Amino acid sequence: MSIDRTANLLGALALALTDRMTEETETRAEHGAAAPAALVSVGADPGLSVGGLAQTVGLTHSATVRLVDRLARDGLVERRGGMDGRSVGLHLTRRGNARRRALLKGRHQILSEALAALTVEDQAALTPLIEALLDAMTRDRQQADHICRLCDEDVCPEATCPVEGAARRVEAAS
Amino acid sequence: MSIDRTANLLGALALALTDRMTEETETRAEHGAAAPAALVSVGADPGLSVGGLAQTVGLTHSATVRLVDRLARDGLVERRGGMDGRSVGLHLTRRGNARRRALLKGRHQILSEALAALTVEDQAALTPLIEALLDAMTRDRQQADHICRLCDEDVCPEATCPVEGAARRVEAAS
DNA sequence: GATATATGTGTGCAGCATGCATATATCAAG
DNA sequence: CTTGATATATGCATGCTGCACACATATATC
Repeated sequence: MSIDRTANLLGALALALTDRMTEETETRAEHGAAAPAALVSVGADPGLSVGGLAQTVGLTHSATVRLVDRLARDGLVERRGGMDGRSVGLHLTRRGNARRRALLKGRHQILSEALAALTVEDQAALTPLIEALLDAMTRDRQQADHICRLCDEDVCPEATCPVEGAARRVEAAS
Repeated sequence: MSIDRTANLLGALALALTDRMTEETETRAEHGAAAPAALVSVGADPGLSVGGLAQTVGLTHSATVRLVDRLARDGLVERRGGMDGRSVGLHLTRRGNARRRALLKGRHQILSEALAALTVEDQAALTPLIEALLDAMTRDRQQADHICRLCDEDVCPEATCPVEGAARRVEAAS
């Protein structure tokens, strides 16, 4: 049981799961690879700025502006006034929220179906292992937001999120 | 410990790992999102046809032709004669093979670093869980090749691969 | 053996998302 | 009020992709 083999299997699993999630969410959101993350993130944090969104979705600022343009033209996102006179506050429309819910539901179903292959005991055993891996992968706040850009906070509250915990730990140390 | 939360965490972990692998492998391969998979798959199965490659990387045939064009222009891949007069046999050049090795090494390092957060016992406990998840996700041969498109067979031999095993089981049943 | 169909590969064209460089507006500090 | 920083937006070019189609070769039917 070499650790190298386990590493490779972990990579294959991550790839396979991400493939399925990507297919689901991108076809639903309809505006490119970053659109699902944009809908989820704006929904989770209404009033988010374009620059903030750019960081969490991992695009250039200009690319994010165009992304917001497309989502706005599609009636999913609105630009309202931000804190500043210069910054913009992004909000989901009613349609945008519905889209977001459908998107998260599809993602969740894929993940649940995959997990159903395990017994309840194995699922319980897996959980802390995933938590430890996520905790170790989180180096700062920005990365935390990026990792959680597709997360459903209704199902996985911030209070117990290992990524959020790691981010707070780092922030407190500075 | 709700299963819903575990599902969400699994999704976040898969996304985070895939993000890192993608960044590593795409910057190294240099010719778009599917290029790393093309290098790995052609290297693992020399003489692969363009159509076969298209299936494992998940692109249209025409898109795969352009991808092979780019890789060939870059001196990484060669088109030789295939089994047919019509089909083409793809092979890696010496440079292509070096690129492939570097790519797999980078991917492996990322995964190993992530796994290093777990104790050896936890790594051993994780392995069969990943195997079970991968086994259950594999529905047919084509999907198996797609899932394993970035795998390093030196480290994870076919004989013990859960994806390969599931694919063979399905094939035998037909 | 000749014709029709299927299979494999390659090309013209257009669409779409992205990044870089740059422009404009607003805020903060001297 | 001027300088520099921050936030957003735009012009332009590039790159990857899919669709529709063309061409070559293999296979089947009569």
